[in-house]
Amino acid sequence: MAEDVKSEDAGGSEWAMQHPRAIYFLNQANHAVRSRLEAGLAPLQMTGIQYTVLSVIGSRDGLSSAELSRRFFVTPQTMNELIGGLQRRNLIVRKEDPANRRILRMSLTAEGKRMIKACDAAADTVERDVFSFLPQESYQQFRDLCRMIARNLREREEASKAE
Amino acid sequence: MAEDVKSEDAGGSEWAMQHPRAIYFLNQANHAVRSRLEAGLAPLQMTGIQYTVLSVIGSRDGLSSAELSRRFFVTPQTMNELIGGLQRRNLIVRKEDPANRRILRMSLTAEGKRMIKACDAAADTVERDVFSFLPQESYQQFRDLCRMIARNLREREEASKAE
DNA sequence: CCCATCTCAGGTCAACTGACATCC
DNA sequence: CGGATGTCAGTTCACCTGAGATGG
Repeated sequence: MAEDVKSEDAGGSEWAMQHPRAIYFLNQANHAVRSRLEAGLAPLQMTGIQYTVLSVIGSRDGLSSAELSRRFFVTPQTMNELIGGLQRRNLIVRKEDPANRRILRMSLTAEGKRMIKACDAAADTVERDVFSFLPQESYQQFRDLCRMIARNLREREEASKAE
Repeated sequence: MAEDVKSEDAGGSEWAMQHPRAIYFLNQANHAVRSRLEAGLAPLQMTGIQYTVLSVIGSRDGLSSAELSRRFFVTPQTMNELIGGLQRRNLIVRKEDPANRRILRMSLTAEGKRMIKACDAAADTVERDVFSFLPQESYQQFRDLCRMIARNLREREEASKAE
């Protein structure tokens, strides 16, 4: 027996991973949850990413496409396509920044606001459906851990870019 | 004060969600982790999905494309394209099932086995890099929670399909 | 005939790179 | 001019639907 995975005793970090890796389960969990969210949004003709972007525009009015693309670590082109779709459906409007005509600042239309409310309701339903089998404490832990991991990696990303 | 989020005392489930939702952080975390894995696999000319599929074939020799597609909840066409790529690169071979010529069972080639080892090393590096800022205990918790969530949703999926 | 397996054709969506006009 | 912003064109990747061919 003595199934000692951590084995050695290297000075400070006695950190042992297991198999399958957390990366694997993380991806599985996200995929399962995501597909339920997409299913919940489909009747509204929205994808998860569209909802996320719409939501961010709603909470911080006046963002530009380039700013959004940096926030989500995608290229300006990618973000512009996404936003083009939202604009064509009259969920947002863009207008030139008075100080710089190249910058197109975005706001929600009335229809966009209605859409967000509908999406919020769908997403809340999925959140409850997906996590309510967990005790409240585990749910909190899980949410906090995801937040910490995302924040930690984002910080490192930014640090390495600014070097 | 009394910032009581859970507020009411409804009989069994006093389950309260918070904002931003766990779904959101889960996706952020997965995206950040995933992009690092993809970066680690890129020098080997492999994507995350290719690695996953190759890995499963390695651990359960003799699978068919259709079986794999069911296991990963994608259409047979999608899985076939993926597998076609692996085959063209001589990482796997397929041969007819003696009992049914339509079924093409897959095995790793020697080159495929070498590739898996290289990918494993890259993935282990990413796993350590990404999670080692967490205490060992939190890492275990996180991994377990992801596993539970994935398993729970998969079970429900299958249950609803079999009804 | 029916069903499962695999293939072929075509389409969508979200990402990318590259080239470029425009504005400060 | 240089840097940031937005656009146009073309590509890739992982998914999809639909329409076969073929074997048990």
